[in-house]
Amino acid sequence: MEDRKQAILRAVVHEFTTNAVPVGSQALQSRYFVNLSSATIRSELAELSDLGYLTQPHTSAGRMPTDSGYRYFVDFLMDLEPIPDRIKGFIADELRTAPADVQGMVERVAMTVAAVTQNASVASAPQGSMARIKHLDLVSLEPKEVLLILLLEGNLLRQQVIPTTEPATQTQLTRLTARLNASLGGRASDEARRHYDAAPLGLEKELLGRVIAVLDIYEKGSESLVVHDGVRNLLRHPEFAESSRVTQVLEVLEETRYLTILLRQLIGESDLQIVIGSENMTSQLQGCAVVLTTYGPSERLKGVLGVIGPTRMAYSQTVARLQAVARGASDRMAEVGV
Amino acid sequence: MEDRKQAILRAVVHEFTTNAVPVGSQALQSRYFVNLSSATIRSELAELSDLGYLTQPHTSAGRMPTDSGYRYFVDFLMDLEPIPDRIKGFIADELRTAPADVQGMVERVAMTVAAVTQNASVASAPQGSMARIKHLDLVSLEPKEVLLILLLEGNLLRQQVIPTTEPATQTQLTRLTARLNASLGGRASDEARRHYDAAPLGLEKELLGRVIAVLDIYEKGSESLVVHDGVRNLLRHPEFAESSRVTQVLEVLEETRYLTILLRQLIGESDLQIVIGSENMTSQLQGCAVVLTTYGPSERLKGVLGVIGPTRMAYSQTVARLQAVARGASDRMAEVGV
DNA sequence: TTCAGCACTCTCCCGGGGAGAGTGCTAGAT
DNA sequence: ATCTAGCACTCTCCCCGGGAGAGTGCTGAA
Repeated sequence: MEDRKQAILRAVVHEFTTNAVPVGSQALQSRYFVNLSSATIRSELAELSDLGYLTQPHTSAGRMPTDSGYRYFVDFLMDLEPIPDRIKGFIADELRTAPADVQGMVERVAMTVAAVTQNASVASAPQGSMARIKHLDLVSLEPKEVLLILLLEGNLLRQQVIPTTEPATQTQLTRLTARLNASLGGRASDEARRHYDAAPLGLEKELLGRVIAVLDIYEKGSESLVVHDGVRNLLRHPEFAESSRVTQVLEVLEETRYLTILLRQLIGESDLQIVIGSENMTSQLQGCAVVLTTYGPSERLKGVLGVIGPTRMAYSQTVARLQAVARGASDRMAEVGV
Repeated sequence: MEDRKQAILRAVVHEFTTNAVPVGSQALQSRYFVNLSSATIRSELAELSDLGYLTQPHTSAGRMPTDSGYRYFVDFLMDLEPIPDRIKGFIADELRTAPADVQGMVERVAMTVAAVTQNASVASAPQGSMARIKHLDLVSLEPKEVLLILLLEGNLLRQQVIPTTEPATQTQLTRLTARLNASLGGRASDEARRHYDAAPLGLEKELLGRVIAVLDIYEKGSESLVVHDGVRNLLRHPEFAESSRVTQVLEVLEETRYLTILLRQLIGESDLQIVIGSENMTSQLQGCAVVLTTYGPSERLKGVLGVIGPTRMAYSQTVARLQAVARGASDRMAEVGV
């Protein structure tokens, strides 16, 4: 595409994302292209419309980008907006004072993203592909009930109450704990599986089975923690003035199963993914754009962090700030060992 | 108040909560009081307006209840609506299949309340007034970093990463763990405090200080888990058609500090509290009613469960269903030991 | 290739008028 | 003393038409 057309497309996207009003040839001429006449701009606009990048709400209105227009913008025209110092400071403060547990950290991260992007945010807890057991603990609750506490790599804590077929005293459990820690500590689920196969029937095998089940859930991420925040920010945007639009987004956000589908999109993709309007799988997100990236304390422990807003979103700002929070959160999580 | 006036007030509340349209004398006559003329009903309505229980959006419109009108209704006229079997079944199913950890259970409870009341819900995790330590575990992460795992009464798990001034090996920690478990197991925070005062300077005192800090946070509930769900249900109600109303509610729900204030209202009150419109502390909840009750696995471990919706709410249905979920959740939590 | 000019289109806003719903009041019936 | 029928009145809601304003596409000249 010619440079001038690109410049005009960029200008339309910029104007429309800030003012939310279809932008006309005169506005472009006076604010961006003083050397061109509005008539020239008009004919360029008409061509951009033919190309499918722009559209008009009605024949005598200004232009606004189509989904493809936004797509072209983010693929070819966008450059990351520098982050103001106060925003940088805000992000640092929020992450520094975040609780040092997974749940608290993920919530804080989601809150921060929502605040700095002025949109809704989603975050899933970092998940390892293959979990290593760092420590294991067994506590007797009732004669025939044991609490299993699993500390995984990355200091993720998993717990589960296990009913056992035979009663077990705390002394027995303590002995078993020591033995299991010695054999499983630092090992991954395949090792636990080997021990399980080798173990004789009885309490130990029973408990090992549960350990494997917990690891499975962890690895498959089916029971993963997914939080959202900042829906109130969406309501400030005119596209959500009538509440039916909000309903649809809320359906996606409040239904964890939708969210996991949404977040799963990122798997195997590059570290930044932008899904615009009709590109979304779920019809509820028509008119919305989703920006996703990953974060986590280590290479092997990654969660997804994302922004949901109207397609008319300040993409360059959103991407820059989202990535800043993701980097900050990753560092912080590595530091406190969440 | 005379019986007939009460009956008319009840009828107005009933009509208005189902149709969301101001109710006129003819509608009441044809649907509730066939033996009375609409003129008679009109004069009764006028008197109820004088008493402050009813109001009209404009002079020639039907009547709708004021906040005091709803207050009179819930205090004197409301009787609990029986719960249909399918709803009962739904509640039972949701609770039966709920995850057996605090986080998951609280989220499931909130989800269930939102679903059966068709409004937004809030839930705080059950909190003990005085926490007893059931089990304690120390894991060495780095030479000078220890993970403290506290298992409290009711199988609440608290964890914290503690940087220590002096390095500690896992062997040392294991010994210390055994000693602390023996002395603190089954005891509450006052006992921990006694041990802390008596302990000589060093690792043990340092760790005991952290244990007390965790218990403090737990007892004061400042870092408590508060979740909400079902905001999408609110959007179905006509009073939330313009999204600014939703914004205000979302501000309350998404700001945990508001929520904790809201939930704290219940402390020291009866087991069911209904806050209607202007009775709300926070101005954001004008036009909204909040119904709160408590739930939890035991007498000493209680959380708050609530419904937030428009003042035009089916109170008798909401209260009945909320209490049903609270009872069910309490039983389930006691059963699985969450 | 660019630009000025022009006719055209469509939305938005405003005011008027009619339909409809519901009220308060009054005089008569029970 | 209480209830009821009738009636005039009020107010909203909705539809309609016209004028202002913004922006377009097209055309012919530079």
